[in-house]
Amino acid sequence: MVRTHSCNDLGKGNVGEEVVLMGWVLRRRDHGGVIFIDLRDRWGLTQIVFNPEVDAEAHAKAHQLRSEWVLAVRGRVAARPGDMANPKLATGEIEVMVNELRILNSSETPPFPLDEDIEISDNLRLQYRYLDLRRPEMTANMVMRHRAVQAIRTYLNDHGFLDIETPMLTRSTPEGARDYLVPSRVNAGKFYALPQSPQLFKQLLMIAGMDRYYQIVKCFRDEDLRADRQPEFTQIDMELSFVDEEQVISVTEGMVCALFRETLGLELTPPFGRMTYDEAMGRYGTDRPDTRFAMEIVDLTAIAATCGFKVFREVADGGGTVRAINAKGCGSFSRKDLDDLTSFAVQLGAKGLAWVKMKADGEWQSPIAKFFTDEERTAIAGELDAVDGDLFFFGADKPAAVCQVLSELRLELARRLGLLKKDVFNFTWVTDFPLVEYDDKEKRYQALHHPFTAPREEDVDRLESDPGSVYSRAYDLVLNGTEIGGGSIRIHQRQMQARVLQVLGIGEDEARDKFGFLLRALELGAPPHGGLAFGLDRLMMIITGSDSIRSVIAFPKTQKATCPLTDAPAPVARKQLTELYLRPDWKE
RNA sequence: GGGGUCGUAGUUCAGUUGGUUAGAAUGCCGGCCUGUCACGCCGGAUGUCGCCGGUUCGAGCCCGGUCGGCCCCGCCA
Repeated sequence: MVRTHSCNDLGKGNVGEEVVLMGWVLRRRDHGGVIFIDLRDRWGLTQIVFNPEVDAEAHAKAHQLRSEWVLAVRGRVAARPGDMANPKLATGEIEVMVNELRILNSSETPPFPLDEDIEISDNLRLQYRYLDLRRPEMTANMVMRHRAVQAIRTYLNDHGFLDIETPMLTRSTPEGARDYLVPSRVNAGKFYALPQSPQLFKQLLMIAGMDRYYQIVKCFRDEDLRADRQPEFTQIDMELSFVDEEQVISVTEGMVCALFRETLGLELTPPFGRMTYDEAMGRYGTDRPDTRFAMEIVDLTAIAATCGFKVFREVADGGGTVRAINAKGCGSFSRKDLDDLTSFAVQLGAKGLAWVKMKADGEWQSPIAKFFTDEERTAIAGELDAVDGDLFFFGADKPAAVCQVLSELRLELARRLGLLKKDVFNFTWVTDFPLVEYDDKEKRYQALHHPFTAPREEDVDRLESDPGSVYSRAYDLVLNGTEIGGGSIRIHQRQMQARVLQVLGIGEDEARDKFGFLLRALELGAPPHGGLAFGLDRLMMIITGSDSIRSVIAFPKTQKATCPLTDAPAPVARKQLTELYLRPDWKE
């Protein structure tokens, strides 16, 4: 038997045709006489009917069919009689009257139902991922991901990009995330690292004159997992020669538009909004602002500096900052709501969470109301644009701490108020990042983006004297509060790269040792270049409206970075270790 | 490394103040059923209450530890 149609193909126009379908038994409805089976494949569902008057042999055989058995059926397409059409199915107007049944495989009872919309534990789903992926929602996610990748490839191919592969076995470089290491059998005691990203190779491809490169490529970072983070993940990696920020942004916007057109059928309207890093931190307390809702952060340090509330005044006097957000209309929050939000803030490192319920006539209901004069209250309410029924929260600490608490609080409030709409897609470019930031623990400057990001030309003079004041030519694309892509114009001159590495505490000798190949390449005619990388998994998570990156990855890892299906990672034979010159010093 | 939360039938869950024989739905098995589409009706079987230890006359329930899933902080240039 040769399959003629998928389980989503047939409609009224096919009535009378003899067809062959293949697929899995989703449900059976055995009436003793007539038997109905919902046959499922990747594309959809078709009802197939076994009627003893049509074919007694097929009908007799069909009694034994069970969930997930694999079938081939030949039959005639029939319009469903009377008002029996099922409007919930694409193929609901027809059914296939089977005259030949072949059982291609039987199946044990599946460990979890595939036809119900119930939550199954992740462990079980991942252990039987091949069953989980048969569920239509999961299949749809895989299809959507495929379409996204195709749209991206088509767009980039049409814009002069070359898809070039880069090594998976490469060398470990300092900075950045923890590497996954691969021991070398041929070179005793030496290790490859799996790439955290193809960053240096794509720069070398620009130096090689490839001009425009892209790759949809796995990257590896050995760090702890989150709902939106896996140790192996996929980047849409791209790099362009002879461009500045505007050209990278413009090409990228075109790609994102093509992507949303081909996946969700949405027409986005470039250019996307832009915001500097400083503005994002000031208004939203984070470099990845969710602009689907307002509730912006307001700086009240000036008022706090002279107020009667000792906690605020001391923070303001000590170089800290006092800021607040106004949760519009949340004056009805209960004591428990406020307690929950306070412990939420404390978990993030806040010492407490001052709140004020705004009443009629400018009255404050608040534990700290007594510390403020009428004038101060009026001034604060004015800054917060507060009216009767509003609720505001204060953060008083060092700027970074206040930003973290208020930005997370802002998101938590939005969650509670249902402001995080999944069918709204707000893009924002965040630009003008600082080049470096000082790490108090390590007592040195660290690159905010990565060490190959070009400093802004007008700031270069201060590179050595005041590194913290230098801005970079980096840009991030933020979608609904998630950083989905980031990149920069790179350093393409040997001297400048050495200077930046120096600022990062990497001297000439160490630089030559670790990045010598790049520095050498920069001496041999490196063109100006820049690019960016997208997190494909996170992008798909947003496009599909998923709560976890695992929903858009066929075979993801658990939070402990294991795979319940293959049971990886697993021990290996001692011989394998000795071949690799590895000597375990743990007890077996 | 730390915090939170969950773990009971194949699955999703309930299980009172610690009390005698641990339930429901669904699934599964058997029977009946020729127009269902989450088919229906009748009957039946199904438990290492994650694991180890402790308290107690008695533990699914209380305590300690441990393993695992998920969420978060740290970490993720």
